[in-house]
Amino acid sequence: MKKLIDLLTEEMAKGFEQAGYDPALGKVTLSNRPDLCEYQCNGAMAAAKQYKKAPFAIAQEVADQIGESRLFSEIQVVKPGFINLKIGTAFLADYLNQMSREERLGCENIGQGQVMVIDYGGPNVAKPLHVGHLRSAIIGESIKRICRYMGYQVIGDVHLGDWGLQMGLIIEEVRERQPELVYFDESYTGDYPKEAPFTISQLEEIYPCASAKAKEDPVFAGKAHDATVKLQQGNRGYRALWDHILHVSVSDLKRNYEALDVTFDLWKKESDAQPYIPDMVEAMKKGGYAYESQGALVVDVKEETDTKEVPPCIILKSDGATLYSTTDLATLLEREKLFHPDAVLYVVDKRQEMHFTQVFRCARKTGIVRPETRLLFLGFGTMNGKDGKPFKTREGGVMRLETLIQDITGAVYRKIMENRTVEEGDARETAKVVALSAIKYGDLSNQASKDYVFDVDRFTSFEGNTGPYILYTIVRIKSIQNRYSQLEGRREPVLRGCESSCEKELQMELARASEVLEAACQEMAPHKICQYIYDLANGLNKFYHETKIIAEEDQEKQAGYMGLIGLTRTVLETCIGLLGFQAPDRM
RNA sequence: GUGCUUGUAGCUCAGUUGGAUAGAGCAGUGGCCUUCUAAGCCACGUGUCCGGGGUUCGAAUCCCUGCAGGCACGCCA
Repeated sequence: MKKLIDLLTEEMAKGFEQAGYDPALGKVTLSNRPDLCEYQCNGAMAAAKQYKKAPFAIAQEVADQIGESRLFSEIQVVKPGFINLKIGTAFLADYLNQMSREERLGCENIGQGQVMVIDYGGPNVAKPLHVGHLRSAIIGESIKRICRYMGYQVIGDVHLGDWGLQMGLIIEEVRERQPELVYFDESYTGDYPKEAPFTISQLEEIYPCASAKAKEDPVFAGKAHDATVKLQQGNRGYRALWDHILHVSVSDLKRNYEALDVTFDLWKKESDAQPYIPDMVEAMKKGGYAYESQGALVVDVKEETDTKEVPPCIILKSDGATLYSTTDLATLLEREKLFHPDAVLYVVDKRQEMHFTQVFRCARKTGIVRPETRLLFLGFGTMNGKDGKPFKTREGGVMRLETLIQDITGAVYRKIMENRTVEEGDARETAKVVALSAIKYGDLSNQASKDYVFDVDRFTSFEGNTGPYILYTIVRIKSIQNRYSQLEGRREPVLRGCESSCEKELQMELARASEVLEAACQEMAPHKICQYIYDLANGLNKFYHETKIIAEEDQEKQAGYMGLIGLTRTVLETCIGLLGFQAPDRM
């Protein structure tokens, strides 16, 4: 289904063409002067230069050519050469009715037949999720849902960090605490216990402890390094211990992500890519891409158009060990083999941009990915506190994600209880849903690439442009629909031509849905959806306030209203679904 | 030092890809609940769009330049 703005543009383009001008001049945009018109076309002013003619005259000719049109209720030519347009009410209603019957609210199937891998989340094993992980999870989840909605076959991969020095540190620390464990007995050949020798909370305490110790004590650091190497070489006992660490961690991570309503299709980890490394390195050497420089094995990734120095991509350190870039390349290799993706998207802190340009270029140069595979990087900014510095707890420590969610959920719960008489059990559930909307909307309404301020007070106050405001709007609609369903002699809701101005505004807002969603997908910009549903919610609330729906006596009119708010609900719910949260029935 | 990026109302942020008088929210003031949820609606005020040049009918938006902040710049992830 064509976008409304395109239909209007085509109509204007026809006018330009018939008047003897370039049809490309017919581009229609939403009016920036709602007091004057609803849509506008500024092509006549661009044409003035091209055709050396007064813009006003051109605009007049075009308007005359179009004359009476079903699409427009009014075409007005103004001062320098603006063509001001008002949309026909019947046409608008027809468009919306068709849209409500369409799949995807009339969006094009822009991802059809394409496979996309999205790499987001990126937690590390044995470390609790903290606020730094929040953005990747929230933004990645939203992009995943948006792309999937648009027809892409999307594979979301959490890409766990499970292979670095951190593992050696933990193993060594466990040894110091419980040296008697069988995992450290080199001569042991039997099966290892099924139960892990630690809980998740112990694990979370072990890592920072070991990390601090390694900084102070070079002997311990050396042992941890050795343990890492042994693990990577396949030492049985270490491998078994590592399995425990992994399992304990992953089940905890799953619980946390579930609370965020973030789900991954794949729980791949760095270690999964390791088997691909030897052959990959060999191929790079053979292909003449990799060479030795300052003791390390590197691949040049400079390009002539570079305005800055792009250092070579390091494949092996001078001690022969692999590193982050090696694993990332091997992961791409694995993805290519398993999924043959058309696009691979990384939702990662923007500070890693240089790393990924190196990896992308190296992957392309060495043929790890096909030339047509799109490698995309969506870098997000830092989540700051009110002071503009990276978000911390009051004590200055790292804020755990769980704590943050709990705090906000608690604040929401209190708000629900003080406001309305909702049963306590329901209030608990509702609080979770509303709090999630506050957190996610608060994040996603900012441009991903920019740093943003996470202000707990603001996010829990729920006034104005917030997730809860959107939910509240949906709840209002649900409430009316409930009432309507109990009315006698009600009719099938069908949206009708608008009569009041606030009704028309709401309808025009609805008609933008596909345009906004497609743009959000193509630009990977969830904040555009936020902005849109905020406008849409405003439109609905205005309409709500001025129109008494249940009390309306004209039943046909009433059914028209029901059709209108029903479609509004569909659009709002679709959009918040794409952002990654849902609306409760009451709040 | 080099490169990237950001700079818009007191605060937090949009700005339809060059259009008319730059917009929202919060904060402030004043109205609106016997009628579909007041987490709402309505009204009022706020700007050297960081500074300076340029491009053109027209610039917050494009180009140059200066200032300020953030970030990245070979064996961490």
